[in-house]
Amino acid sequence: METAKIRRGRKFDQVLLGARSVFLRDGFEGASVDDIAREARVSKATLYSYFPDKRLLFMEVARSECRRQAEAALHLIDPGAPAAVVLRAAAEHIVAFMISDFGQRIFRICVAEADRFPALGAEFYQSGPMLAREKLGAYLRLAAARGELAITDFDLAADQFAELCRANIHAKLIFGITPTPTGAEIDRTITGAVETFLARYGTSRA
Amino acid sequence: METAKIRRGRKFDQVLLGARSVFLRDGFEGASVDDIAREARVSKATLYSYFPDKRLLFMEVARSECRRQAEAALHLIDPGAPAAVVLRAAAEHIVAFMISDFGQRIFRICVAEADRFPALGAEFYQSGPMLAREKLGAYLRLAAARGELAITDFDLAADQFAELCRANIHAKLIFGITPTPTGAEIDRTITGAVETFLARYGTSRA
DNA sequence: CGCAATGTAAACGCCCCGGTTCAGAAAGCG
DNA sequence: CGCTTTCTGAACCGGGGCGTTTACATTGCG
Repeated sequence: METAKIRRGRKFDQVLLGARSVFLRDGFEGASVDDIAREARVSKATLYSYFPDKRLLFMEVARSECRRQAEAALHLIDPGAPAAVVLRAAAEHIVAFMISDFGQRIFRICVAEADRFPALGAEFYQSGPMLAREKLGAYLRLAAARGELAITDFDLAADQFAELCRANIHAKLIFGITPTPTGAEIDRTITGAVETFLARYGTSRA
Repeated sequence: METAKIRRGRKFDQVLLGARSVFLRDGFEGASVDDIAREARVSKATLYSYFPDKRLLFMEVARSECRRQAEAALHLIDPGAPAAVVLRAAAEHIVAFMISDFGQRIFRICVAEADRFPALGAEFYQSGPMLAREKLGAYLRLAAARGELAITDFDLAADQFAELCRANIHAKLIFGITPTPTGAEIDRTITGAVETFLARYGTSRA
């Protein structure tokens, strides 16, 4: 089921690259195929010789972006480190992605098109929030076994932490209230998330 | 600055109603003016005699929806009640809006169009998340003065609570992973949010 | 070199959409 | 009733977008 119905050719990657940048800039409806072809320095005929239509091209871009993102977030947790350290590192990673231009754009597009492209929403969720929850959940289980944390519902705990990392930042950003938050604001959010999480789930021997 | 440049007429409300339903169903780009006119049982000429263009019609719909929402959420907090009670009530309200069909649609549209319509993002944020934060923050200050809570950063605390209410629900919903969550899932999230919040900010005399 | 595969440029057909126009119907009001 | 305001329906315009085609250039490989 990988890339059925998609012919490859010399300039395949060019097309994907160009499509990536235009879709991210303009969204699915907003992007025009002519724009993509121009951006990719490729003729429209070539583009259509690879992809049968705009939707499939879009899905292919989204898929590859989700994979990229998933792989990047894979080597981040040191299972032996204390919770306060791991949580802070995780929070920094989450926030960094969240406030990045790319993170915002992909989020916007996925939210907007999730109903027209059910597969897109699923792919993004699995390679983003869900993956994060699993990785963090695995660590939480270790730390709990160690007696460092006291958790019964690991899935909920991991999700709560991820949500706490968005406090005071994400909504303002996504609705265009403020530009990129300052380092101080970020630190305030991250510190607050870690403290609140540990207040709930930490044991004395942190 | 209310409704400048907008003529009224006999069927003004019809148009607004029809526009509301079509925009909510199809988004801004997806909605066609012909569709709206048909839905509103009004000729396109009439529609254009009220609103100079599609954008202004859209903004007017969004504005009125935001106002509606803001007013609905106004009479909810009993300042004298204990934190556990007030928090649970607030959480229930937040979750109810979040999982409602209307809440999801308006969220999707605002996220998608916030960069093309800066005013829309602002309006939604102010009459939604920001209003909630202010109302909840006001209560938190009271409860803290009473000694029931121990908070230094009230804005952050209020935001954290709102975010906690989304754990395990919002992402799955917005990306189309699950349909409406069950009552049990909702309760799990709400209970978890209240408990975590109180673990961090509650004093012994809760 | 010669030949097949691959890519190009531009035009074309088709459809949909936002917005305008106009002759005429309907509604409201004295 | 008669007059004005409001509404109608359908045609129309200009523009843009998706996807196709065609006649031609380039690449690459045996």
